[in-house]
Amino acid sequence: MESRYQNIVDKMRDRHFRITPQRLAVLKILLTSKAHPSAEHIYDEVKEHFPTMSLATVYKTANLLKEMGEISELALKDGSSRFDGNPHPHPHVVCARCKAISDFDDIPLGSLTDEIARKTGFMITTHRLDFFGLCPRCQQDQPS
Amino acid sequence: MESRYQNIVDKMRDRHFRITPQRLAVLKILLTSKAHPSAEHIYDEVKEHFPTMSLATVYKTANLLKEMGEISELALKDGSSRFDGNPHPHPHVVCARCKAISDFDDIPLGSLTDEIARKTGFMITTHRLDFFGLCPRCQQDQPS
DNA sequence: CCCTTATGGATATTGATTGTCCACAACTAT
DNA sequence: ATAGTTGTGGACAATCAATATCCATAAGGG
Repeated sequence: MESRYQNIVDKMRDRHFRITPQRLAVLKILLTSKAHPSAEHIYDEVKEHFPTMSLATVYKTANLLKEMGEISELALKDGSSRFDGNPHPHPHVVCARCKAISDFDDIPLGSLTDEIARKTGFMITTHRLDFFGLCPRCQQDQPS
Repeated sequence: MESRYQNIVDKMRDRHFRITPQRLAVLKILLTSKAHPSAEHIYDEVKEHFPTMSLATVYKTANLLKEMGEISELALKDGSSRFDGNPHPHPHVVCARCKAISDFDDIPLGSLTDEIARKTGFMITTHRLDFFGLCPRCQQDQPS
């Protein structure tokens, strides 16, 4: 946990990216949260400590970390995105009503990937598996 | 094939949706194409027969058919969408370079869906499984 | 064939995300 | 430490696919 944080900071330094308080704040949230926060959500959290924080800075930092391969981005159907401190592909369960996103234990798709590569000729680099439905809370609430 | 087309037209009539040449043209393309066309692509095709065709009409028709459960929409990371005449969830293989999308034989995720529903408490209604990589053609072309 | 009403088409709008710009802060080397 | 360089934060404008809006008109029932 703390080691992962320190490891990423070191990589940033190695790449001659500047270690700024804003970036550290965004990084810490991404590594801590299990809620797959939106840029807006991260923005709100960081703003409490840095009132001048800009939404653009959140996006820039998140994209930087994504480019470094340290986080992943989950683009939703509506065009918005959620960020995930875990950069490795793994299944998600998405509530169609409240947009809550839960992780699920990694499911090995390696053999399936090989099969698809063989049958299609594609060079497969990654995948994405999402399940959609209603979370327990939204199943109880009155429909929409 | 022809029966599916006729079946959908009948359903439209039953629902008191009007059967217009524009809608039929969009529907025919969606049922015929295996290329998972974009709205823009459908627009270009229909425009050859109906020069006054509007992109908005393509979207309206596609959304209508999606609402009827007769087609599906594949939202891509960049915010654009592709449409699929097959409304049932099935894996896709997406080329990260040329954006070509190929179908793959249906892969049963039923037992996995059940397991996820049991462990998360979600009521799972659908899923999406995409593989990303490079198609055979783009593997040969010079990088970017 | 007429009447009612949904639809097509042109256009404006949306909303998440990104680009632009410059003052300023973060690293470097002395 | 300190000054010099250069990448970065923040405000704002711009982007782009997709959707909403509007009204004349065409589709289908009577």
